[in-house]
Amino acid sequence: MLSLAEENYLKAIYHLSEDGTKDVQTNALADSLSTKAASVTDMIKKLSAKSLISYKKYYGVNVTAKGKSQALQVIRKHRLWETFLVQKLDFTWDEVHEIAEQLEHIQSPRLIEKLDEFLDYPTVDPHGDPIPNGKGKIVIKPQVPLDQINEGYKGTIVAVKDSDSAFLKYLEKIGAKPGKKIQVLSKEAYDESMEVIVDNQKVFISKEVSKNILVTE
Amino acid sequence: MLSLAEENYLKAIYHLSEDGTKDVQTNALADSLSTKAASVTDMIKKLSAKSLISYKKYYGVNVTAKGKSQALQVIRKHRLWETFLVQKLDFTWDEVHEIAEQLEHIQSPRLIEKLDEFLDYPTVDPHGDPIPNGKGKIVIKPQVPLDQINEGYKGTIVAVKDSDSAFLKYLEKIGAKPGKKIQVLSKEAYDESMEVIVDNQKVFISKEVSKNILVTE
DNA sequence: AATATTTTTTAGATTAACCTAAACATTATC
DNA sequence: GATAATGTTTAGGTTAATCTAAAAAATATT
Repeated sequence: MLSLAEENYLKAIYHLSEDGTKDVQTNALADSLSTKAASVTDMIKKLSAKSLISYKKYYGVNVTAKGKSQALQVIRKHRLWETFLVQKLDFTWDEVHEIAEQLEHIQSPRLIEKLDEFLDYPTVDPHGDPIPNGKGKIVIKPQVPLDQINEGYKGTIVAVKDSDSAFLKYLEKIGAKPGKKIQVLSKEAYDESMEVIVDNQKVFISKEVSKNILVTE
Repeated sequence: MLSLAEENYLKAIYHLSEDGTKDVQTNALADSLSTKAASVTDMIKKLSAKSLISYKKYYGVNVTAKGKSQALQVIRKHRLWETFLVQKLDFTWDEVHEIAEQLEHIQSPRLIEKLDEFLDYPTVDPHGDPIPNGKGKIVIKPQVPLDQINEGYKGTIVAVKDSDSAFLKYLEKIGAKPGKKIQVLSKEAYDESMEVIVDNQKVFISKEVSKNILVTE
């Protein structure tokens, strides 16, 4: 079983490597984990000895298949807990990260199964990030910006481009969260504004908004 | 902020001292925490330096007011999480302890407030043990064995004497859990058996059973 | 290509939480 | 009340995860 520090390193490596596609530098890891380069070197030797990462001196690290699978389990737990905090305990999106950073290290496979069931097997977290399944597989649904969708569409909000906090508040107000069902009733050819049903309520949204909402195909 | 080990020591001292009423020996603590007496001595010096416990060499330790309050916060979290696991995630009574041992160390006052609200402010955990409130106060409701109750009574199950697993299974079957409402419809003078409504269902229970169910006055 | 800069590693310390073995206190027994 | 038995503390050591400072390797600059 991995220690808390090992889990955090593995997760950071996985994220910084952009899902395992490129090698991660020692300094980048040190920054990301708010620690020093020397500490990173120590730990990557340890993870390398456990075959969780591949490491070539002076040339950075990356996760092995084994390490990736472990990282994805931690990410799965993190995202399930975030979903729980927002959907069941009424936290807002921005409050949940730090609490989930702690909860993701709880060791109990049964707890995660039960939590998954309780949340009705969500595929994305409150930010729209995909939740890996129990086998560590990420099912990435094709995402289409809502402004490219036509009248008559029925689907689900998958993610939002959540850079601006005013935009997030607006989405919150109209109930447009990832996971929510959405229908396009009509689309105005002139300004590409739309009438949609989201969260069981009719709303008009401008193209400005619709292009930042990503939905299923 | 206390470390995980410090929290566990404090909790163990609080429990072994029977809520702070008697001093705790070094060896008793070592046994309870599955560690060695020498390690205990190290840690109690540390906790003593932080004024969380009072310690006199060779004569054991006990919690100070400050230490007791911290211990009760951990116990509060433990019992709220156990309640969550049983009520919301459908775990059984015997499965939750170890998971709650981990969850009790999550640091986030807001999380605990929200969890408390989500569970509708329970006063007892699934075992019937009282849940300290946010200020660390334990509201101990007067508990009366059900066999001493008369016809016409309406109240709530507070706790059960849960030594025997077959007994627990029986209680599970009839829905007689701490927190559940209970009514006494009739009592047979001959064998002191009762007809009660519990969990919205009529059941007959023997004195053997009723004396092991504790209810509010 | 030589030198400067940046990045990474190594060497050696530190801290928390644990350990074993030995020394020391307290309590029980004769 | 001396001695044996039990319980506790001290002394010194270990491990995981950090750190600083110095050495070494890779990369950038002139």
